Amino acid sequence: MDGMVDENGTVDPLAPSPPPVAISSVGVVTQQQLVASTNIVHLTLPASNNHAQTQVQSVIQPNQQSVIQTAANIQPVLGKGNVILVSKPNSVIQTPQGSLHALQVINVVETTASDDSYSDDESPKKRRDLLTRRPSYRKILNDLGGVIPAGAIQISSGEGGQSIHTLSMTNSGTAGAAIVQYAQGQEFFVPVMAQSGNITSGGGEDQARKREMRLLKNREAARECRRKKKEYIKCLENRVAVLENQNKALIDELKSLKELYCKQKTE
DNA sequence: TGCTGAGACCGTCACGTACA
DNA sequence: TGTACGTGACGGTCTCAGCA
Repeated sequence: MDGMVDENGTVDPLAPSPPPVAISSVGVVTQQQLVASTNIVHLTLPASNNHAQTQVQSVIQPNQQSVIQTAANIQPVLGKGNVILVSKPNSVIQTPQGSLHALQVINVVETTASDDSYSDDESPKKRRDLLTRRPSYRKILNDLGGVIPAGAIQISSGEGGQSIHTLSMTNSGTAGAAIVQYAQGQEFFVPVMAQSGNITSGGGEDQARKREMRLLKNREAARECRRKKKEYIKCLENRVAVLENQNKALIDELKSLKELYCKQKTE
């Protein structure tokens, strides 16, 4: 599953695919490393590079997706919604004196879906659309073709087929509903069609069956919705932690630079 | 050991939205 | 316009820690 990768290496399933990173076209970057098809980008500027090219203009930009802007305007290259984590001892801030030669960007983190700093033209509706949608229960049923053969079924639901759930029918082939069981122990009912393909005819019974189906689907939907919500909250919490660390690092750096400045001033 | 409050989880309902 | 879906709200149940 592609998407946001936080500092712990966990993936944000809510984030959409990262924009293409065309770093090689940027003059200031002479070395690039894309890590394992995720959107972790490792950039290292050579020590001999002229530091003036990457002079940071502003670190925290309100209403800007990228927290770091450079004179070379890296932001559009990295794409909207990036948070760049910078690890010590390499500096975010380059001093005019050039005391800090290398800028090392450890992580480029996609935060699009969990980003609460959207521009005004992005409605909550669009935000919701950015949430990755698991195939609906209906689609799962359709994919199963309405007829579920006895025995185990494997459904690839992960990115690139990474996670494969094994399903096993506990009473398939019998009349009525079959219980499909996830390998992890979750289970749900799948209504089995009558041989004619219709569920049953008959007014009240049909209504009741429809209602049952609706409740079943809604139950699944609610479960899925809660799962997404939990992931979303987790991503937000991760992001808070990342930004707090970043803030702390910047404060420390500012402090040291101030000290350096005062020291030079007194000499 | 029984009671209780908090938190997590779940099912259901209602409502808004997208889509055919 | 009907239908399906996603999600907030609400109430019920269960678990667990703290306490008398």
